[in-house]
Amino acid sequence: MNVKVIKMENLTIGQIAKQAAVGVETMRFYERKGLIKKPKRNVSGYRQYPLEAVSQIRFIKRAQEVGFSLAEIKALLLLRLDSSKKCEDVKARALAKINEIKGKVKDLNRMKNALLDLTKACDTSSDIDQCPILKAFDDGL
Amino acid sequence: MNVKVIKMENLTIGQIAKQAAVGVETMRFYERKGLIKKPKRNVSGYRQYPLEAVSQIRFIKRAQEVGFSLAEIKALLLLRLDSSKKCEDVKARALAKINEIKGKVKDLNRMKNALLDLTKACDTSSDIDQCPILKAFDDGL
DNA sequence: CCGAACCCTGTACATAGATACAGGGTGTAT
DNA sequence: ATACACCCTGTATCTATGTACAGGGTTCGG
Repeated sequence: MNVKVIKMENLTIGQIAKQAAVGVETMRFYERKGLIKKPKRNVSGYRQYPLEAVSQIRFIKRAQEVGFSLAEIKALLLLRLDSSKKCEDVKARALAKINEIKGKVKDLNRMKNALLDLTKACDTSSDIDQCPILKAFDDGL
Repeated sequence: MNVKVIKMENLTIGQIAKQAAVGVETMRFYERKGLIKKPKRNVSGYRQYPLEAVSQIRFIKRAQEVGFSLAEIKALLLLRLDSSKKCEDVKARALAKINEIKGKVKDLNRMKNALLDLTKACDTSSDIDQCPILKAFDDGL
């Protein structure tokens, strides 16, 4: 019967983890954190996942790649479950994240430019107690 | 002999911390981490610092501001104590840090651009189950 | 039927950089 | 002399994102 074929979707944590390219510990960690639903268990207590679990893990990983934290990803997943929410709500979070990233880039560029200025002043053959970089840290930038 | 008179300011940890704008716990933390030398103690065990301790803490804070970790700062401080080292050695670390920062900026910009693309595709009034951003996380970017 | 390879829970460890007690002792101003 | 701010050590806690056991039970291949 077909029913049985469909039931092949009772995948173990290891099978899901492998497909999603994460460790089994990571899966259990996400479950504890509420990022993935608690799966049903077989008679001996093993977790049984449907195939969609792979996509759910991948969702998390992809959202992480663009800079969302697990807490933010959890919020996105909850948003999705609330049918009163609009795409707008997701977009707002994406825009906020873009601004956050811009701020980080600005900070990093400020640091980079400060370092560049210091290296320009640096005469490589000087003794270390004359080093303008270390002096700058002593005296204020 | 004047040598002795020079600077025997005996400042408490709280006085140094205040001048350097850090908490006393932070000072003790830096001491444990080997970033500042263990100060002498008075009869009742209180730490006694010379005034230079303020500059030493500020050095750490300024180096942090341009992106050095405490471990890296410790290495810089050790460099300085080794008279066989040249300014070149410091410069090399600064250049390496600049490259590290460039890499981070690149990553952040990649994330930002990915998010920008997603938000462009987003029709704010759509229902959440049509959201192209969430779909992208489902399907791969 | 045995051992390997899985699975379970619960807890500890790891990174970095602090910050916060708990439970004492000290220094000082009124 | 007492209140209060400061100091001490040692340990625990925090954030974030996992990773690594320890000490079991289960399933599968041969």
